[in-house]
Amino acid sequence: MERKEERSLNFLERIIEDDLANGRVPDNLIVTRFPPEPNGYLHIGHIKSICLNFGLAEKYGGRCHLRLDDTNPEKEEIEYIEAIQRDITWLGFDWGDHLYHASDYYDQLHRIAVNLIEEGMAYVDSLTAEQVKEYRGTLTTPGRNSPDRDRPIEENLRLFEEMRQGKHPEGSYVLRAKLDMASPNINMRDPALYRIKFASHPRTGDKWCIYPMYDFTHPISDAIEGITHSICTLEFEDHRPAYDWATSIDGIGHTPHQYEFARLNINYMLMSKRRLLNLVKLGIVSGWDDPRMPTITGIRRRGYSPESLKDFVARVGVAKVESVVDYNLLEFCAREDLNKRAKRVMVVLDPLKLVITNYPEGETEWFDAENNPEDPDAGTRKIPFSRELYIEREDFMEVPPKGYHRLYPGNEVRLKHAYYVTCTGVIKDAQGNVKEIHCTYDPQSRGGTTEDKRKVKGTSHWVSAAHAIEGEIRLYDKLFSAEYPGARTGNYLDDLNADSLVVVSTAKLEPSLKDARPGEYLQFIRNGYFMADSRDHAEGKPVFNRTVTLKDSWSKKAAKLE
RNA sequence: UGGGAUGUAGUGUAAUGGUAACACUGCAGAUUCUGGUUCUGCCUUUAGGGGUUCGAAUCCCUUCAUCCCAGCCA
Repeated sequence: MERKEERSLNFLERIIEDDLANGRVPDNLIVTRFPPEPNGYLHIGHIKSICLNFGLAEKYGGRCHLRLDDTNPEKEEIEYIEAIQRDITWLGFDWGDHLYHASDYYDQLHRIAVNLIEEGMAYVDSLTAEQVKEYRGTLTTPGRNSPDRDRPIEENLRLFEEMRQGKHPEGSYVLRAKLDMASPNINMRDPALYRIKFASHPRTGDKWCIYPMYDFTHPISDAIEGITHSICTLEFEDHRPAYDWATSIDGIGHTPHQYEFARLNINYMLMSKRRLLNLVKLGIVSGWDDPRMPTITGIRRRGYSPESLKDFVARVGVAKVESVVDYNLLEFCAREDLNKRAKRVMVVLDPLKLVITNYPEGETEWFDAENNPEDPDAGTRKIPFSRELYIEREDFMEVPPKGYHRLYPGNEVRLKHAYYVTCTGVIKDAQGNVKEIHCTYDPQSRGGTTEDKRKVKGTSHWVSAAHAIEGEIRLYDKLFSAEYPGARTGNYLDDLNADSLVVVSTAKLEPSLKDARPGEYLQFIRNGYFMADSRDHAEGKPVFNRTVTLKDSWSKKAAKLE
């Protein structure tokens, strides 16, 4: 008997399976949609929604539409529309022929609005924005009907047509649904359906000067596309009655249902397009694709794989409880994925010259180095070894603390893939800084092991001085140093991490790195995971971004010894 | 003295009337040609109070806490 390891269903899967089992889904075809507004770049929070919508459709053999919710021409741009598609494709999802825009439905939406007026279910209101607010009442007191609420149908029709023709200035009129001004739910107090905006739309240009509102557009767009399960975030829970109202308008003919889940929050990160846009505008980051940004494009440039991000989202799960996921989980997912796929390579970030005094001058040996101990199929590469090398400055200490098993006078360590060396001397400059260290090597340890199998506790990475190439290494860290940016002072800019980017220009890289290119996952042994920068990396001028550090249990221990 | 939602280890998420669990974090240790990986162990959980029941995280009552809503944004 086979034992199936069944992952428990999340609440959305449960709803869908129940709907399917009870014949509530037309043609048994699940149809979902991912409906971003093209007013900014997609960020990691959107990945959750993307994975949910595309993932659910995939799991139940349905389809998922990509619909750009472009009903506010003042904020939306073609640049964003294009970036959104690029990002979703990079994640590995495909909407096939089902790319839509809310603006595709402007004609239908307009017709439905006119019908509503004819049915006496919508009216043109001349109240100012200020007055509308006043008439709406408050959270605890009911609203009052607008004096225009009973405007004759003919007049409503005429005014709405004049609005469309551009005969009235912005703000002079608005089309409203006639629902219930006394509703305890503010969204039902005669919501606006159309407003006047003399703004050129990225897709429809100047065809329209009235634009439909979310509560009208979104549900009807869903209905038009035959969406069965319309999944959105918690803050739209209050809009569900409006959603249900719109989808039940005569002639709509299809009834999708809205379900809400908790959006993704991660500590030390900002997840709001508005605030991210602000970081870009203020020049705090280099752009939407700055590797410190939580945008998909930024994370990608940083060196994350789509697989690790999807895994992350899957581990986070879906529920209706608002939650804050630990940044550690993101890094864990990155490391787990990168450990399996990254090519190992040796780079010394902070070089310290090491001279092997008993090694012949002018000689070069080429060692075979495995590319990935986790993947035998990854093969090997050649690395040059010679008398003068660079090792990491922190891999040597003249006076080591307890537990330090790297290089110090008299101690023997392994140079990865090469030889054992023993420190025999320290050369200092006039100020007493260690300039260079001298070692002897054991020719018997060639390749990194000896026949006597004696233990060396430390293994250092190194680069041959004569063969090393130079490059710029960008060490990225969290953009914010506070778990909840802005919680302390009310201004998230007060919590920027001053060390979120450290540029290292002194690094010595093994020569094979001259062939590195963006998209290739790398591990700089003992330093972290890196990727060539997709913007600035060039032949002869390498630039690498640190995706994430390796787990480092030594520095923790060392800190405790203090 | 409005409406809508939600409360399970530090953080996420399971268990849907039958032994509270998985992952991450943290802490120990083993292994290791990366102080990485891998492996082992440990820590800590049903918001409070009542009730129903042989039995409650789960059902009922009640209290408390948190989040969202008063754009002509989405």
